[in-house]
Amino acid sequence: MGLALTRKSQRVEKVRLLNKPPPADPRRTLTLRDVSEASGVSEMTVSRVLRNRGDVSDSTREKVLEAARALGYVPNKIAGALASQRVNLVGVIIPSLSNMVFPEVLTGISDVLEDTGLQPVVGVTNYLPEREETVLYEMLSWRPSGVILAGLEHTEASLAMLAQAGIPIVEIMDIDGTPVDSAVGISHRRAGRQMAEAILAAGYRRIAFLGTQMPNDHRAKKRLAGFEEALAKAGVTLADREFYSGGSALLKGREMTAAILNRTPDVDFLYYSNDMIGAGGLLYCLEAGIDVPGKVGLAGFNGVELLDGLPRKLATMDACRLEVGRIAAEIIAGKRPDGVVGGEVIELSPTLQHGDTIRKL
Amino acid sequence: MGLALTRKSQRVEKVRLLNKPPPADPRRTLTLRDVSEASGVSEMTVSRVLRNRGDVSDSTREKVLEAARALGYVPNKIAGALASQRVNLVGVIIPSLSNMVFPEVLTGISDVLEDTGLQPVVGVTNYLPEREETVLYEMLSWRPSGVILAGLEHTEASLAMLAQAGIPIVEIMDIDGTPVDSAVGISHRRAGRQMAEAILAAGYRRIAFLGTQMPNDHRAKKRLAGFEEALAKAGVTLADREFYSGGSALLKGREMTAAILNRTPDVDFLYYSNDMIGAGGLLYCLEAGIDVPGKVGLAGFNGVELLDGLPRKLATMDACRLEVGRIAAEIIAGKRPDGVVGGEVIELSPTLQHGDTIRKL
DNA sequence: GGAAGGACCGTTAGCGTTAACATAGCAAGT
DNA sequence: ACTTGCTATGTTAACGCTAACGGTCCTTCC
Repeated sequence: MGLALTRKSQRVEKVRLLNKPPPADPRRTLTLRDVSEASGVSEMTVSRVLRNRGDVSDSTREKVLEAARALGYVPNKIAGALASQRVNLVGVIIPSLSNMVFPEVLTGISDVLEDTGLQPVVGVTNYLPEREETVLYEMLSWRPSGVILAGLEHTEASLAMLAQAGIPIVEIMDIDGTPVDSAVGISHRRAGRQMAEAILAAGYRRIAFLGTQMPNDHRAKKRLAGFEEALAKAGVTLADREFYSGGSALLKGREMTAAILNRTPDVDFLYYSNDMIGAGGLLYCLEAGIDVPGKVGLAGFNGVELLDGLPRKLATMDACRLEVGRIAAEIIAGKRPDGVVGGEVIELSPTLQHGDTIRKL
Repeated sequence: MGLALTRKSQRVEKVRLLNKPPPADPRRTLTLRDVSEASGVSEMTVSRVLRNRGDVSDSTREKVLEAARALGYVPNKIAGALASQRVNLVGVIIPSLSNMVFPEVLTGISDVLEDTGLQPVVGVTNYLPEREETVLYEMLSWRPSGVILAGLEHTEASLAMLAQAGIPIVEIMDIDGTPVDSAVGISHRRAGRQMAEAILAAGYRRIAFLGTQMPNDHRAKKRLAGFEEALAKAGVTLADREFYSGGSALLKGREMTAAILNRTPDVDFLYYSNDMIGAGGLLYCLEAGIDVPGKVGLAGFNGVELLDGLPRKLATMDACRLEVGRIAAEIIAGKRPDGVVGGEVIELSPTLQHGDTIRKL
């Protein structure tokens, strides 16, 4: 994580010192042996009780649980994992947390994993492939039961690690390419095409694109590629384009929109690579008194919740975020209904929401 | 995680099956021994090379690194942690990821931890104390080097675990109470007071509050308490109040604002418990043609980036999120400049941003 | 020249838990 | 009575790594 946020000077007002000494625990950290001694049974039996595995009589079970509770024993999963060669962690690697798209995917993942005893561990790459490599290495060194990661584009080293890992791998959010193992997501290329077709069908012809300047946002790129492809098929080329990076997306949306409308006054449609800048553009147009969708049409991408609160419904296309998360988790957990083990590519189809910013014929 | 999102029916379009067999790794997972054999030195020496610890000649170092790379060896941190009794993980427990406030705190934390070899592991509680307890238990079972968690209110069991853990604990975002060990944050009570004073000073008297209906958002509660306290001192009581839960915050802001203005037409100020609903309220007022801040003033809380893109600057107060994260991480990493070990309470002071929605006298 | 010290590398003994097997006790079947 | 079989528990040996200590060889210094 290293978003380009200015570091405010440190505004420490008061530092209150408590007279607690550092919790200088008198007792070293507890082990199974402590519980075993406190309850008069073997360590193995304690282990069995705490994991609910194997036969233990009700009376000893009670004794053990009581002792464990009284001591405040917390099992050591490190030792447990080493001994059992099983780790209940699933690595999840995503590009960003500030995009809102990814927290939603996470929600889908945890929803499913919750009932499986598996636990997601999240890593963030900031759209940097080398960062992804590092995070992946770090994660694999904890020997997780599976890895879910965004996108199909990875460094050579990352690909090698994934191939070696010997655990289920699910690449999410994109299916335009070849996955290492399984993949779940939408075709961004197709999503771009679909949107272009809808726009053309509504009669717009002077179309501009506004998006992020991120060399590694492959999905946005694929959307744009699909979009231009469909335009080309109708003999249309982009009238203008504008990119940004960093800062408040809403504000950037305004600024870019102003820039385009100023530079290319005859544009009649603005296609944004995400809803946030689209929302900024929408606010700008409304304030500027521009007839939306009459004179200028607008569309974004993602279907974020925020849109519900805007003065007008922005046209968008959702990326099935929750569903992607759910399915990815099911694959890892071995819960896919079809019983397939790995090597699936699951393509979800996003729905186009016309909203109020594409004119109806 | 379990946000109340409706589960869309599964829209699986295509399932493509790859003819890759499940990566059936022929070789069992690699260990130090494999690298040791491949490079002709002892396991210990390999271990030393891979950790950059102890003296190793450049020639053997090269040999080992080469062998490790060729094999695609990834160290097993589980075994390493067990043997060394050191774990480079820091547990971070927060109520939500969809609040945007918390991702920013996370950014502050990772910024600092990045240079320390420590790694944050995030858990989400959805504002549920029992969920926090579970997450904490799970985390402690991995024996992290420290724990950062939001708020000062925890279940009995959680408090017991924290006290037992024998590692640095930092409670963040709030300092109105007694921490287990260290605490970093602002006083929400004071923040509420300050905002009330600013509002009163601007001459508003018929003041309403709009916030979340979350029994466990203690910080929002404290803000409201401080707010009402300051009002009371001036002989003013809340003219109205409205609570919500779930859904698009922006939309809820609109709806609640409409409800209040309808029910209590003479209100002259709306204090929102967060910027998102505040933004919704602002959009509503502007569309309704209400004179802001002349007839009705508005204020939110948090200072989110989004506000920069709104038609008018909403008055707010930032919670020093980045700074809170940074300092918390510094405490865990033992990097506090003042050299204090634990038991600190660090109060940051938020700045009031007047924006354009409180009238100037 | 011998002691002292450093650079380099190996050996041994765990770390705290669980898999796998062994054992004791007791009920039931023949 | 003697096996058979099950339940409830204990014993042993890893799991893969690192701390701690021990060597060996080579410099350096008086």
